[in-house]
Amino acid sequence: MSKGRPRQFDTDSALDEAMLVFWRLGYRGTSLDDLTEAMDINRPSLYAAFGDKEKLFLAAIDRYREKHLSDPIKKLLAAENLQKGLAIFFNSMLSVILNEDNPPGCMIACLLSEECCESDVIRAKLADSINSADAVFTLVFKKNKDQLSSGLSPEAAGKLMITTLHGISIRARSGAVKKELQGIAQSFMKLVLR
Amino acid sequence: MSKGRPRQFDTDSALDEAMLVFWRLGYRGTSLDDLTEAMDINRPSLYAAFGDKEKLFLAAIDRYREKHLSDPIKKLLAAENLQKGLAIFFNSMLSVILNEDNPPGCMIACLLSEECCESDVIRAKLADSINSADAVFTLVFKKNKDQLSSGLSPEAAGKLMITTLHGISIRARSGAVKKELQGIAQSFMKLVLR
DNA sequence: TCTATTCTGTACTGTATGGTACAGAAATGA
DNA sequence: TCATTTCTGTACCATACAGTACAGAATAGA
Repeated sequence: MSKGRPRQFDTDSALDEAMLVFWRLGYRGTSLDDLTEAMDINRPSLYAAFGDKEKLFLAAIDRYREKHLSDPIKKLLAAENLQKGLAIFFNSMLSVILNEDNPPGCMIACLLSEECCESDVIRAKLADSINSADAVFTLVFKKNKDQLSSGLSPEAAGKLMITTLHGISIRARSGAVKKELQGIAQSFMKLVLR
Repeated sequence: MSKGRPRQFDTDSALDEAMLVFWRLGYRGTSLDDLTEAMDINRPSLYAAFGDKEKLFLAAIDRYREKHLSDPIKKLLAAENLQKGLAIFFNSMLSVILNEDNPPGCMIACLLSEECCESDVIRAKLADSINSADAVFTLVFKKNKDQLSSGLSPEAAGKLMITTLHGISIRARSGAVKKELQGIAQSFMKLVLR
């Protein structure tokens, strides 16, 4: 164990709490009091462990991607065909988006429209997230081109897929229930699959 | 002319300026200093003319709908067929969303994900906007059911249309250029039209 | 001109904001 | 036991926030 008084909180679970607050309130909408209360630590501890509000925010985004996005993507890539892959992906994303323990909507999608006028670092971070999401689906549609609706390139289908997901996320944010969002996802799948 | 000192600013153009600020920064993100500076009036004048920040915000949303949404919808309804109607609608919405004089994205879509945790009045106002948008497109697809891709009800197509528009709006917010957004709109039209 | 009315500009209220100084608490190694 | 190091809690800083009191300016009607 390193010298000095040991940290009396778990950094990872504190980061989880911070992620939830930013997810619910956005970057600007979250105050340090919101954070310290949720994380159950005081300000100097927060600053010592995470730097400042912006660094904590960036870490929270990474945490979100690793905790809530990587699993649906893995399932998507492991599915035996495109139809099943998309269904599983939408299903697990809807679980994230509508889980009562989480704020509604996809954190990335929410923050994208909220924080576009914030610092360049934050905008770049969010743009990076959207680009890598596009890339994942372009790849998936490229691998399953025969199952794709005719007249659509894998790139176009990938972008449309992510666009639909973002739209679903906004609708969740406005209070839509699971059945409505499932319906939208199914409509999209009907159209995009051959 | 009514008794007393006349107002030394134009209420409508002041509201236009307020709309632009809320569009760019959201409700919570906008300060009264932001507003009074953009509207070029001082606080007591703002409060006398518009009530308070929340009332001004609700008025700004109405202003947005009437100034930027009613025209694309009129063009959509007047088009001779679904294909042309959708193309004209997307085109005029993209002009709004990407106009350099405006903040990026659709104001309603942006605010929906930003202000979901704000007051009930605001959430209700935004939910109302999304519902009436759904209704317009359900009607359009109902009237042109023969041109709709098979296997999709007018309601489902309407919801998917608005969902796609919201997704496009988020992408605009993150800095996407016109060509990319046009491509997404075209992909959607390819799929949704018979 | 005088009074009633309405708007404007300044200057203020109390509260919340992001960030930090500093003293003391809890661990380590000698 | 004692010095060193690291973390914690309180109390603070300057600034920004939404909203308002109040005095004075500009109009209408008499």
